[in-house]
Amino acid sequence: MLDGPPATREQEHKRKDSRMTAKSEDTPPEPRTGALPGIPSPWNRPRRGRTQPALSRDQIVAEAFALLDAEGIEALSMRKLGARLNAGATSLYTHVANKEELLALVVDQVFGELPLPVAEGAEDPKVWRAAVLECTEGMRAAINRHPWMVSVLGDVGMVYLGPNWMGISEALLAVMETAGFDLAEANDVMNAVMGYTIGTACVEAAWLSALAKTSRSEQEVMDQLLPTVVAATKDFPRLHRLYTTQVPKEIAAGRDDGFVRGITVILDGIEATRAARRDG
Amino acid sequence: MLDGPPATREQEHKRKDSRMTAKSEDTPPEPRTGALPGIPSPWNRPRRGRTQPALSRDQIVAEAFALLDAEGIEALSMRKLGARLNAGATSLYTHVANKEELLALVVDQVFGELPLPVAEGAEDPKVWRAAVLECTEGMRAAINRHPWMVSVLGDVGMVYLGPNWMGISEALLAVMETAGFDLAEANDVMNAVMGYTIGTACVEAAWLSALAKTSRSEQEVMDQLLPTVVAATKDFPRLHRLYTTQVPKEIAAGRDDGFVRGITVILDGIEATRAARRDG
DNA sequence: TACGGCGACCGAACAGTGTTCGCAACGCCG
DNA sequence: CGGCGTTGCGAACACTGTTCGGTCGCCGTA
Repeated sequence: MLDGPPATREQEHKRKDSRMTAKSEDTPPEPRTGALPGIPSPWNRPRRGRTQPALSRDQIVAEAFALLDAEGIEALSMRKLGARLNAGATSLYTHVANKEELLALVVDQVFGELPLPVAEGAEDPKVWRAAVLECTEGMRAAINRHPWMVSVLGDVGMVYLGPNWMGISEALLAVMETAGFDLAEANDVMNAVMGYTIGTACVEAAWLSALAKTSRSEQEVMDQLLPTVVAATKDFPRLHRLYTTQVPKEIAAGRDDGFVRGITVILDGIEATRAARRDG
Repeated sequence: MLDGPPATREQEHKRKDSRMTAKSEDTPPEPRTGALPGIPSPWNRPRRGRTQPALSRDQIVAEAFALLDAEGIEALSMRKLGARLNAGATSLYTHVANKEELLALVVDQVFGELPLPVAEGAEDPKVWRAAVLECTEGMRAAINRHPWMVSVLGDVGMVYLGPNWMGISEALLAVMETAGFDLAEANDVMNAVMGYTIGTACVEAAWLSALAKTSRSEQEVMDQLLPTVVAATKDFPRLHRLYTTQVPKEIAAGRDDGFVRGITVILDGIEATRAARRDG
């Protein structure tokens, strides 16, 4: 992270070429080179020219990722993204068809962060359960780490065609096959587990990103919100009890346990199915 | 639906008042009344005035709902919605704080379509399983019927504070309590089941709404897409097998079975937990 | 060496978007 | 009758995604 080359490369592309626009007050047109603007000189001539292009798809995706993490989904505009790359907004379109395509690429990038579950030793129920648990927890964590995901997942129709998503799917299928399921069953299991993970993470992350917009702590917001909520539940006795007793506890505990309990129940169901199949 | 008052009321509000703008070519300014524009007469005077306002929150939400169903999420703009209500775009803001708030209201409206699960007789496993199954299938169907839901669910942080969502939650909790779970457990079960439902429905509906944009049949799109997909899976043998054998079958079968198999597994897990708790 | 072609890049422009503001019109209450 | 609160709206603002036409500088060929 701290060594030279990557940072240097970034600097280089950020500089792009120095053909200047007529815009004046932005940055004074490179006064410290001593070269008159427009006259080529070693200091204002395009660094390496066009053949290794200033922009690349990967850089765009990476920068979009960073922008999303830093400022959230509604801060991502093509113009702002272009500016961050020291490029015009329209330049992005030579590398990316659409904003939608860009978002699809970014989403798959997120899945690329996750470690792949390993199938080795998955005949042992303990092992495959641990593998699945780790995989789903990782995915939940990733979505919570990048709450803008939930605003995007719904618009990206083709997530599961991205290479990183495919990698995860393949690995998960391998785990389940090793555990003794045939492919169709493994697929069902994967859908159940992934569905649960994405669904809960969606609800959670929607809350988290609503939270992020008010720049207050979760505890603080909750304290402020609970009276209203409790009042709103007066016609719903069970929800009322839930919000007065259970929910504050969950919030304090960090919500992780609830997720694990859910996935445990699902894994129990899966194992029961598997046992039934072997015995029957 | 066909009797007088409601239709009449709608007509009435669509007419709003007839103070005219300067716009000319739109509709000729009521020539058939015989009244000069601007001069009050029984035919161009505001029908009933403002005290029963021309616009109401409910009407706005209903019209937004219709527009979303008809043209999808990106066709919903405040201006277009206003136009559909024969009102200016800005008028909406006296009834709705935001576009976001509007969307939240619409989302809760969708949940209002669903029948509530009933707790009666839920001590019998067969009964509560059927109740939960019906509830989740209904929700999945609703999301698929309104695929724009998935684009919106992520942005609406507070879904579970809407009255309709609360109604469903309360009813589900009642079912699970009757089935013998305590409140905390019932909550876990609800989260697991709802998480799975929302997650799978999200993936499904994202596909469906991508599909809707190409105006071709699912079979047609699939035939066109499969070769590409199969080619893309060449490094993933299990996915490859899945897409060459399993997936076409699922598509043909309508995808319903997969959902039911998943929820069945989860219910198995829940029942196992319940049995263990009773026996232990 | 000259030149055509090509791919990257970008400014201007288009057709919208959500939202704010100030003003006009009206019914109601005093 | 006069002020008040509510409701509606036109204009305006600051943006948005995307297209188009054009420019620039390199590469392969002649």
